[in-house]
Amino acid sequence: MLLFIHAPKEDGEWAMGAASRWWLHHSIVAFDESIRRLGSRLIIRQGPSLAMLRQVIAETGAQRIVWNRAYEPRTIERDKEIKESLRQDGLIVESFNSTLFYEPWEVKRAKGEPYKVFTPYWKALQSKGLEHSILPLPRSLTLVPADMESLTLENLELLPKIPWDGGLRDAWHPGEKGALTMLDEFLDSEIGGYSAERDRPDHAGTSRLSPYLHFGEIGPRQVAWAIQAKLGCMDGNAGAESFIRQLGWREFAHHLLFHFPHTPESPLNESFLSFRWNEPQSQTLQAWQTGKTGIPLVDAGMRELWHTGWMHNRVRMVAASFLVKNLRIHWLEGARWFWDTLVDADLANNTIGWQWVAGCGADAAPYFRIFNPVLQGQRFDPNGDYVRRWVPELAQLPTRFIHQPWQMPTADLESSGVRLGVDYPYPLVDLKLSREQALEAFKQMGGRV
DNA sequence: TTTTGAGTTGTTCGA
DNA sequence: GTCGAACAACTCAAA
Repeated sequence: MLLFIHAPKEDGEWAMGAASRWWLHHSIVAFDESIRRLGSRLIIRQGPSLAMLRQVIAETGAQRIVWNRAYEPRTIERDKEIKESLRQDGLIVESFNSTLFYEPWEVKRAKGEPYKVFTPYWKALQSKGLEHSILPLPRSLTLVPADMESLTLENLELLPKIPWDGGLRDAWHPGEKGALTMLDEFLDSEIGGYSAERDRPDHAGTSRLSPYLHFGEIGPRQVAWAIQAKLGCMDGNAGAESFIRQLGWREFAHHLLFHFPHTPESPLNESFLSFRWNEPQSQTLQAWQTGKTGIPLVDAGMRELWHTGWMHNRVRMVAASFLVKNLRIHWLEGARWFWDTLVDADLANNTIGWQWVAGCGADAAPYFRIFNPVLQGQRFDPNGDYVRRWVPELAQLPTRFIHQPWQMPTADLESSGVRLGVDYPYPLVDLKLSREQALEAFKQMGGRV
């Protein structure tokens, strides 16, 4: 019998954000449908996990409880307690790894210590092998008695009360079927060009599998298996290798979160505890969140996020860098906003990403590595298609100015239908000046602590 | 223990 | 337009 227990209170500070809850709802719908096709149905309960489990165990006389592991610090703690308690009750309790190539504790250095640098980690993992096999679907599932109680999905109130989710509905089909379709489409596209194409927000060069991976609707081993099946072998295909490497980063993020469970809130590199962030002005933060910073690429990304629950990876870096370096607002503010708005919000990935951009992760980017959103736009959205799509008020600008409208003569701007400060904001900060100030602030931090 | 080489994703400046 | 150097110093990992 398959059971879903909704226990958001147990997730504490990092309880699912609104976009993730939307995904979860539809994911459960899809899951239940596939279970029903196998002659069963999903039982849904709400409340403290252990108590709810015991209730269902009492109702069914279940003797063996199994689940796939999740790796957020609080989840690990909770599941450990549940496992011990149920074992004391005399039950057989087992958990499995379904979401990673290897457990976070299985990849380690000679002395048993965790890795803090990706490349050696990835080499070590690869030398263990990415072999994998895919088990077939079960032919059938145990019938659930007709009178067995279950909440409806609506009872969980996962969907937004105000219908802001139209953009999400257009962009995504949560569930295993959606995942497999997405994977097929990705593999049918030219994966050989992935390493360059993945940087182009104006193209559809990425897999878009992140939310499916997060919710366990597809797993990295399954993806690796499919790639191998498609290509015959993985070696020698630069695009495929580069893509698998991204799965490696996901894996590494889980490794780090497991070994350094304080990092969702606190910098791994402790010198950053003394960094002087700007006090976030709600107006400034809001301009960033709503895509009104006056920097086209940043705004395009933030609007794509708001509209679809997802943002292209390259643009995530640029938008995050702008918040953390140019506005010098604490990366946690950004992490929390992404947490609420991303359908692929994942504590491990979100943490490693924001700490990398802020430069406070273990393998810190040099402090002087500050993205210039104009250059990044010209390089990775050379025709401005991405900006025009998400910032339509700039659509008529000539390509030369699409990433820097403030450089355009006022008269020309107006003939493109843009009055700066009216139709589209002036830049929130001067890019050059704020860059220099950030460099200065990072320099001041260095050496102390 | 000491040493050595390396570390996702950049930008700017000057030749 | 292109190219290489400078931008700091530190920590990690492995030999």
